[in-house]
Amino acid sequence: MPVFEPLPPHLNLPAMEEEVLLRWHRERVFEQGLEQNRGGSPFVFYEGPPTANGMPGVHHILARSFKDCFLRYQQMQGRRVERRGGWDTHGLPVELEVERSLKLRSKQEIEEFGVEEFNRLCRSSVMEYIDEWEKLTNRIGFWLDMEHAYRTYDASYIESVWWSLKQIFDKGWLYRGYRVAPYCPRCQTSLSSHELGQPGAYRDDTPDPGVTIRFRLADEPDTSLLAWTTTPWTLPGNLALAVGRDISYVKVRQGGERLILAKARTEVLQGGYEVEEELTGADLIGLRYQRLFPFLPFQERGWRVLEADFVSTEEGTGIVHTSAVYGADDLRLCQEEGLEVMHTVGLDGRFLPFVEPYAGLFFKEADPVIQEDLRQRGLLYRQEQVLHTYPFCWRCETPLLYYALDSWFIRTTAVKQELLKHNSEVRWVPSHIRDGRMGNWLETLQDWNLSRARYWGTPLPIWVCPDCAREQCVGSFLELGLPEGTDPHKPFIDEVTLPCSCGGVMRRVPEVIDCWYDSGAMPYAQWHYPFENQERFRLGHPADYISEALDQTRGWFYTLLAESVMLFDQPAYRNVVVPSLVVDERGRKMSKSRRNVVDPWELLSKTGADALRWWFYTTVTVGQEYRISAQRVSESAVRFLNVLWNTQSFLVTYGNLAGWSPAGPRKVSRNPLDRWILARLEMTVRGVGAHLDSFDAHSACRAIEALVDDTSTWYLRCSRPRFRGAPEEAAEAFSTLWEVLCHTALMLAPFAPFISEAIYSELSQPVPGSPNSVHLARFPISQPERVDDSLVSEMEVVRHLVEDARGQREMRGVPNRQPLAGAVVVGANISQELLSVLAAEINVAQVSCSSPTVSRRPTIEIDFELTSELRKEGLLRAFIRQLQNLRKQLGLQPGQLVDLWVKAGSEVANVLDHRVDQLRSQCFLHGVHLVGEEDPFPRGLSAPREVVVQGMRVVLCLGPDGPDPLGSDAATSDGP
RNA sequence: CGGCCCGUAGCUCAGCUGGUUAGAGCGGGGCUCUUAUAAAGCUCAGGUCGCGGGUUCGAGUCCCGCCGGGCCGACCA
Repeated sequence: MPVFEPLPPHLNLPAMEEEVLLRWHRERVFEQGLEQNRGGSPFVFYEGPPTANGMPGVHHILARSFKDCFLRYQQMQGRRVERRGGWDTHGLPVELEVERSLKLRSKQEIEEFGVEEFNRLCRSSVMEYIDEWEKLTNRIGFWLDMEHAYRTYDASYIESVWWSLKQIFDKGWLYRGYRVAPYCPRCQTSLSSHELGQPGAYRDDTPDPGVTIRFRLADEPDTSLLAWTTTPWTLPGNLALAVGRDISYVKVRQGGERLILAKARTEVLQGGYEVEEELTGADLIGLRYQRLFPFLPFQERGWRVLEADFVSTEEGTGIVHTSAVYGADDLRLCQEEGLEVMHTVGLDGRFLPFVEPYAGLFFKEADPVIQEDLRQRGLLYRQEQVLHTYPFCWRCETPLLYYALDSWFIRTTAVKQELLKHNSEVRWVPSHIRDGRMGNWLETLQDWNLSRARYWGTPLPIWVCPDCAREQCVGSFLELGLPEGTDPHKPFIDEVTLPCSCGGVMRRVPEVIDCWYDSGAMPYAQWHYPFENQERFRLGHPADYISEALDQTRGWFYTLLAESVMLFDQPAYRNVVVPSLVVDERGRKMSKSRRNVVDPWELLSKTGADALRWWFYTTVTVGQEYRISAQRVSESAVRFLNVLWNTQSFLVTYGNLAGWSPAGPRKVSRNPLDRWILARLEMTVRGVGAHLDSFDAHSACRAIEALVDDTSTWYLRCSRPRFRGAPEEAAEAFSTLWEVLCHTALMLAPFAPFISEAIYSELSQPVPGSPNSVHLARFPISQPERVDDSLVSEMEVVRHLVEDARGQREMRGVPNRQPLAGAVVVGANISQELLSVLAAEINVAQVSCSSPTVSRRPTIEIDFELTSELRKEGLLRAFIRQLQNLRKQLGLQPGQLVDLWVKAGSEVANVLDHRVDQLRSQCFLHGVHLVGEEDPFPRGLSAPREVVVQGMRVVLCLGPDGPDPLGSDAATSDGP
């Protein structure tokens, strides 16, 4: 029985992986690993919860690949690595899916449908694709405990979130404010700035009208102030105009009228004009003008020119139309002026009834109507179309408007310095994100718009007394006296009242909270902290490691940090790896409409998970885009995984043939090739460990690639004769190769969990006491005795010299198989043992070093003179090559003995006759028969093959006609 | 407008704290080696390392400016 199980001739990665998966499942390897390290020091990982109401894509595999490799590595270092999964379950995305399936169009319709049932459907739909997620997670080898996953809709989770909000409330950081925020009129809720940071929220080249309007001066109707806007629908709400005090303005005459605008913006004037007067902003401040529309109630201080610091002359006219409630600057300015502000557009995005001509019109639809109206009244000075960036709702794609309304905010600006400080303690990979994208975001931080006027979410736990307006933030279910098992969601929670100290009845505010707050709460809420698991949380915070794609900078990375800083004055994570985005082959974003979305299952079935993972780790440095295609992924697999597998296949095939087993005693080899590859192995072990310690998967994988390349293309190539040499010598070579492959598999385990498992399990299986999975083994430790820097650098020189020699042979037209007498190395001092490696590789009998002078670029001088002995030697090599080629073509296996019949001229025959023993052993021949030129070949042989050896014609025939024909089917079947 | 990343051979990308004649893979031409390899190796077709300055004995590598691509913010009245 062979020591190693023979391998299939060609590697089928997906099939191999499926087998490994079955074994892991059968033997509960994941659970064993956790069990085994129970006593180890924890390495804390947080899983960023995905929303499982959509199919997972390749970009999810990217993030999961990076999560997995460092966790596997740490586990192999003996750390206790718990990997609790989690699901993000609340929020607009979920509601939207349900609304679509129910064909509901507005909040009103949802309320008519019934919030209780609506939320029940949200709860069930959010787990719709959970199977897909679990299947994919499993298939790519990402080990995650999904059985005990946390869910943000669990009552215990919500209670922890309430607790945290109360902490924040008590510190005075949770407040209600009348603020302008991006607002979705379809979802009828405002959005936070990090929601606007979601991909696709801002769209370039959105067409909008750009209109320049005449505002006639109250006391001088022939003179108009010109103001520009891209939102005509805000004009009925105009309350003021704003100018900059130090900006230069001009009054120009054009036809019968006078126009006032910034001096720097006269380019907007149409037709000829004459400057009548130069003014400054200060001259304009306080001027009254005729209002455009009569809808807003009159107020004494309204419709005047105000001073503002935000006016620029980049575009428009240098005079800014101000509508109070549809711009952040506008609102601030009007409130400072003590103006009464009022909406002209309702929460549904439609004009309110008192704005009579437009009542009921959707704000965007009113744009052309209003323009027409103004045109007819002679107030529209200029009309054009502008293309600019405009925000849309990140889920329902409705154009947003900036809208002032009451919202609840978290005063994140109060802890800005702490956020910056704790962020600076985090190791970001790539490092530039820390001070770049993330740092920059924190510098320009706004207060967090927390409340959402929606249904499916964590209810905002604030109760208000209608009588005395007292606000109370509730931090636990106990405070409400909720019975065990009560669903804390809407609508039930809205029924719960609290007695106020003034005697009134407090009711909860109607809002739920931003679901991003939920996910940021996972470090404590997943454990129902502080109600339970206090110790567990304390030991598990901050996380040692998290990883998500780049789009989470302002998402989860931020909410984790913000909550952790506000609640615990700590960062939430110590190390964060941020892979960039996956794009298509041509560098474009993937989108359904473009039909360039790569299907993860299709990819996995073609190339397998290891290939995809490996490609993610190696193709670019983390932080660069991943331009993916099936072809690119499989190229990387062929280049690396296949070569590795072939090396493994070599060991298995020849090890079995030689009857070698790793179970026996292994002694330290003195052979230079063995010492060299072990030194390279040691270098790699050190390098890979160091890279992984600093969360650099890319460099770690590149180092492994280099080792595998050296093993296959140099170590194995040069060592080939030794594997077939004397048993003692072969054992050394097998031992070394075995050692290198085992360690390679161990280093590879975090990255390519399947192939490393296949290789390691097979190789270690004959050795009693080996772990039964590579993932239960320890990561290789450094073995300093293997270091040999001078050998490694000397080998480097030797390899260059070999290249040099091959180049020279090529130029001279002397094939490498022609043995030559000698060569001399110039400019390098090569040890005797490596000189023999060199000699063998370039096929010369002897190599020496000419002088001890060491030059930067050593060369080799070859003696190209051919003696008759060398010629004969070359002839034999050429003959053997043709013979082996024939064997391969006939499908004969190495080791399979056959007889050889040859027709050849006297020169060839003579050489064969003298070297028949070498021929027989090297080519697995039983007998060698020379056949006369005119004689026939015996029957039952392979078809005669005519070949040319050094210009001479030779006919070969192989057959089983020896006394002991071993398994010669292949040969006979081809016979005449 | 601001921040960050990228711009290296036909294509995809490496090039650490500045140091010899700038690398790999794929594709193409030529050759070689070989029963582990639907392989591999060598070699050729010669990349002003986006452009322009500067620091330095020395810069793809550091600094400044510009151009181009991408991402993210701000503005978008």
